[in-house]
Amino acid sequence: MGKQMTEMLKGTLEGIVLALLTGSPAYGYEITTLLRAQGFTEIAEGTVYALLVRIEQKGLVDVEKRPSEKGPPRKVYTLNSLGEKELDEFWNTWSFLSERLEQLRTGGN
Amino acid sequence: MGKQMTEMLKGTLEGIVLALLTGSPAYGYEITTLLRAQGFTEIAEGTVYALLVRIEQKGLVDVEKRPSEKGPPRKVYTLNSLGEKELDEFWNTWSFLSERLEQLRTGGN
DNA sequence: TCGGCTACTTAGCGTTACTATGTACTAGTA
DNA sequence: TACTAGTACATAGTAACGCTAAGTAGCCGA
Repeated sequence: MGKQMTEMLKGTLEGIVLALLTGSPAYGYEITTLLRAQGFTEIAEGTVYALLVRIEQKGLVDVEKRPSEKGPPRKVYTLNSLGEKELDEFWNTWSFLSERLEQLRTGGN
Repeated sequence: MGKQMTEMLKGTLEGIVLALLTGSPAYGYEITTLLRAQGFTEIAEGTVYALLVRIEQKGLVDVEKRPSEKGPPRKVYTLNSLGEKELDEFWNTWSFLSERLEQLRTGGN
């Protein structure tokens, strides 16, 4: 992956995953494929699992184990109220940054 | 500073500074105050200087020392052609990320 | 002379995404 | 049976970057 993208994903990837979880619970492997489908083709599998461990430890998601037809049991992640709050803050932070950058790009030098 | 913002600035702060340098050269202290004026009120001074060292070592800027009326000599940074190329790539990366996130926010779940 | 502004530097830390590798289960196939 | 591929999760070690904290150094006005 481009080094720029790697750095830029720091801080945003968590928000992206939380956003993916709004409305519909999902498990790790599924999230990975969702990300790839949305254009993030080069996000490493290990990265996603590590992130999921993190947001679970922070208490942003509820976890449930469900058997799979194929392979080992899935860990299904559901966004809880703390996670929704975190996601709200994420969008605020993102909006701030996004506005400044748009200003910079359109010659607000 | 908010932890979210800290993480989100990784990878973008460099682009922001490069963008600030387009058109008008500037020195470290000046860049810090420029950033604060643009709303990034909590970016640490040491962070800016460290970043400037980095982009100088990457060869993205030309540097010139100029005496100051007050205090130690200034190191004036000018964006060079390599820096412009890097800035272009930055905007591409940013656009990509920005579009995906906007899609996610507006319910493109 | 002493605080405050200008201006730059550096050491050490925490967080995050990456690479690389491994485990484990199922189904298809030669 | 042995293999291959797909599903599904886990983890040890690394690099990059922004932060904190502390310092050096010059100038000025009270």
